[in-house]
Amino acid sequence: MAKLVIVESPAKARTIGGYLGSDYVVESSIGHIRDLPNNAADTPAKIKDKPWGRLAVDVDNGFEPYYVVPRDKKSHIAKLKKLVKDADALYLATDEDREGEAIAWHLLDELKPPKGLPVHRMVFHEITKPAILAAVENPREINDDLVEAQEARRILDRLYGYEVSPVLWKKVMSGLSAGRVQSVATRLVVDRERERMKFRVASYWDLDATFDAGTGHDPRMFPAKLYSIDDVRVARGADFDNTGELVSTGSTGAKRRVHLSRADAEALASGLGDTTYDVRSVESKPYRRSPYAPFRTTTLQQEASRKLGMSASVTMSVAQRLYENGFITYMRTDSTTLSDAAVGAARDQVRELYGAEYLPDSPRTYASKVKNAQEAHEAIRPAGDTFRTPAQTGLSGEQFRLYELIWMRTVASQMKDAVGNSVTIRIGGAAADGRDVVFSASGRTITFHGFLKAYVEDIDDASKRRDDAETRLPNLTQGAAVSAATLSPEGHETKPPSRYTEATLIKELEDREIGRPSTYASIIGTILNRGYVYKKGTALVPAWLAFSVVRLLEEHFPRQVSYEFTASMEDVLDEIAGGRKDRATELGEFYYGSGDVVGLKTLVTDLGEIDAKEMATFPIGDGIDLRVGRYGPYVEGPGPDGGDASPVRANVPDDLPPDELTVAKAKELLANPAGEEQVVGNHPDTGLQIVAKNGRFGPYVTEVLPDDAPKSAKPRTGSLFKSMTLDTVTLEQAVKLLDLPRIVGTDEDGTEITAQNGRYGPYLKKGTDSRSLTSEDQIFDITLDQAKAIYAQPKQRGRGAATPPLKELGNDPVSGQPVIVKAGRFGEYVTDGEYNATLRKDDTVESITLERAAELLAERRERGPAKKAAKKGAKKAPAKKAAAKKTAAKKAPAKKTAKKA
DNA sequence: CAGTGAGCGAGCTTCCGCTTGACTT
Repeated sequence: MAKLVIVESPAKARTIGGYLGSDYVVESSIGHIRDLPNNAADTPAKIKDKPWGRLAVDVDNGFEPYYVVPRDKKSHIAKLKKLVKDADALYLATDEDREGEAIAWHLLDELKPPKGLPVHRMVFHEITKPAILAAVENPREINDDLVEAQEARRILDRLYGYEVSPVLWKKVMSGLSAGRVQSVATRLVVDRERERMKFRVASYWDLDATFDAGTGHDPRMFPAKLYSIDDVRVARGADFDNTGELVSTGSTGAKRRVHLSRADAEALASGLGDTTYDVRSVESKPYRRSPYAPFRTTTLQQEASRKLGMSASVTMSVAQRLYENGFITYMRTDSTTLSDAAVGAARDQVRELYGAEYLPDSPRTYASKVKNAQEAHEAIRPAGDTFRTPAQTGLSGEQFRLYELIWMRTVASQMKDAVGNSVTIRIGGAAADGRDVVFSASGRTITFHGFLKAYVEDIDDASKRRDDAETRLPNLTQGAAVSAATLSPEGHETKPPSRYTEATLIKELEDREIGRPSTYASIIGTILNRGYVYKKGTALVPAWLAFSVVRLLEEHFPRQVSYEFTASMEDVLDEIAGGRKDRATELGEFYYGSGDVVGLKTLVTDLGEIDAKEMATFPIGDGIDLRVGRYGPYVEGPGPDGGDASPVRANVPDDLPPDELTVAKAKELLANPAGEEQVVGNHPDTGLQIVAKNGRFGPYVTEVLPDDAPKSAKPRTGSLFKSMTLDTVTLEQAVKLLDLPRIVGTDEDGTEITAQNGRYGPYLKKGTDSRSLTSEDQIFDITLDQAKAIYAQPKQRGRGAATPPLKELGNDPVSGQPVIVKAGRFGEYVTDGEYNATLRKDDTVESITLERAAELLAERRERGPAKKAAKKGAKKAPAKKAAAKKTAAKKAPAKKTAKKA
């Protein structure tokens, strides 16, 4: 018998197992072990038909969640259950944060330890032997309120995601998604692009000078910039706003600026030819910089991006390998705290590598800057009580470089401040026209590098200087004479705000308390996968689709998509965790509303208010709109002759960033609306050019009518066969396609039979009687005799009837009818003649058994007969959601039992 | 965004946060 300890991570289990010895068995949960069902396939049949089944949250009954053990966790749970049976005590040692507390409760509820088995909650914040031993000695109970807070978080995210996403499916495009985190992330990227689109460049000029403070033999040159004219500051980039205007053009006061044009700057330069200069002021300030805090997830992702060019996801997977192999501590953390052992190890290395003069008298500590930090772990640092230098690890490649980064940052965090001086010198003189002109030079010298010797953070913004950048200025005193060696007018332009990169977006999200260390990298993945955002180099560019989605959310779900939403949710969760607020009440307010707050349910029910077309239309200017269509973005504007001619449309290339779609660019696109058409050749008979292009119904060929063709003339068109592509279609094929329908021949009674392609594929037509063909090639090949043979058969109703079964499985145990597998319009399905059930994701024709088929049919049967009656004109007769048959509200799944004690 | 005639099995997409392998080539 041993004591069973369950932590979250297998690597952690190994380490802790070593500390605890043979009286303990240490296992891991491998993250969450239960969750709301992910999709329909994982939703148990007994809740599927409930009105709230899709959510798996009983919104009518205290928002009770319905949890399942995901398929891939089942065997692991079985293993843990077995271990519990053999244990004489159970320690739930999951992380000490909201999610960890919930995992502990789920474990307890799912493993169902036998009565009498001592169960403890054990917590620690660092994986060091003393910390673990202390944790075992000081267990506590599960904090029910904290679990409630986690469930509130989980349920809110489910309601948000699974209620708002379907709105997007209906109004924008199928398969899209919305969520508390991803929608705000997308909005940030869109908002930044909007700023760039509004941005108007300002140009301004100044003078660059090189002064000499020395003599002819001993020049001491230094650079300076024009600062003021007659005591009025010269405008710089920061003095302009995004519209290109000076922020303040007041005639007096500190904000007054003079905006120099090129002519102004050149005139000024030529008026300074004979000027003598003297030093007006010298201002020296001490420079002091403290080391950066040790890495947490976001800062590691940022620096790995800047210094090593790694994406967030690459950084995390490299770090994961370092962690699993015992090189670093846990990499998903929001804490910058180092254990005492780590501080000691870092200080030892400082002394060894840099000497005692770089070591502060007492250890440095770093308070968390992250507001909602849960601090379940240490900072990311080299593992162990003594640090291995990168060379000692034997690592190579990305792992080596990332380890080195983490190691340097950790060591540097225990070093002394860098100190030095920053100096500003003002130099003045009189121009020929009598104006008083002042230049400014700034310098920085570092007298003691301290931590900068080990580690300097890189910068994103090119206009900023690295912390170790130095500019030396000569030692000057007020009144000293200097001469101008060079003087040149320089033009500058203001720059639009830069786009987010992965790293800067993650930083922004963290600053706004949105997302968690374990999700930052995947948030980026989500908005990329949905097509909301794409990468151009390292920049994240929003697609027009994102503009459409974000606008819909802003106008119809303003509260949910506000930047403050998560922060206020966190406040509420804190109240729930403190036992001061109630989960169901808060969720009720979110879902059903209260007072001034309109609930989510109301918002998603009143869909009529949402004008999908309006949401997808963005005016560009000059009467041109950008529209987000099902096939991508396109521009729509008045035709070349303007007026009331029908509008012209043109596709917008997928990789054209929204801020580059100017009116001029839109007009350019509209001038050539053909888009990506391919010239196939000229028709041998008509001489007209034939082009192939993509249309609403897929690729097709069409002929180009001459400009003088009458307005009523319509070009012939023809869809490409599935076997053809735009790039490879030949002239011969194109001609045949344009000549369709092909006349196959004439029936006995004199009716013409034609062959052509249609909405449902290839078919024959004789008067009003049509018959489907099995392949497109038959349109060209079929003979009159074959066609007659088809018409000799009775008309087949539906395709299914025409296709032979793919497999016969035997008789259904319920209906006794033979069960066969067929291929249908919606994919493969099984049928017993009366009921049809589509195969699920995991089923294949090869693998399906009679048992599985019977299961699917039984499920199908439960939902009642297909709406057979519906015939013509009954296109929409949605069987009224059998609302009457509400089985007496079943009590929510057994839960929380474990928590009462 | 080209305009082309039927009739007929729906079912699924999606959230955020915790964690690793198991898959394929």
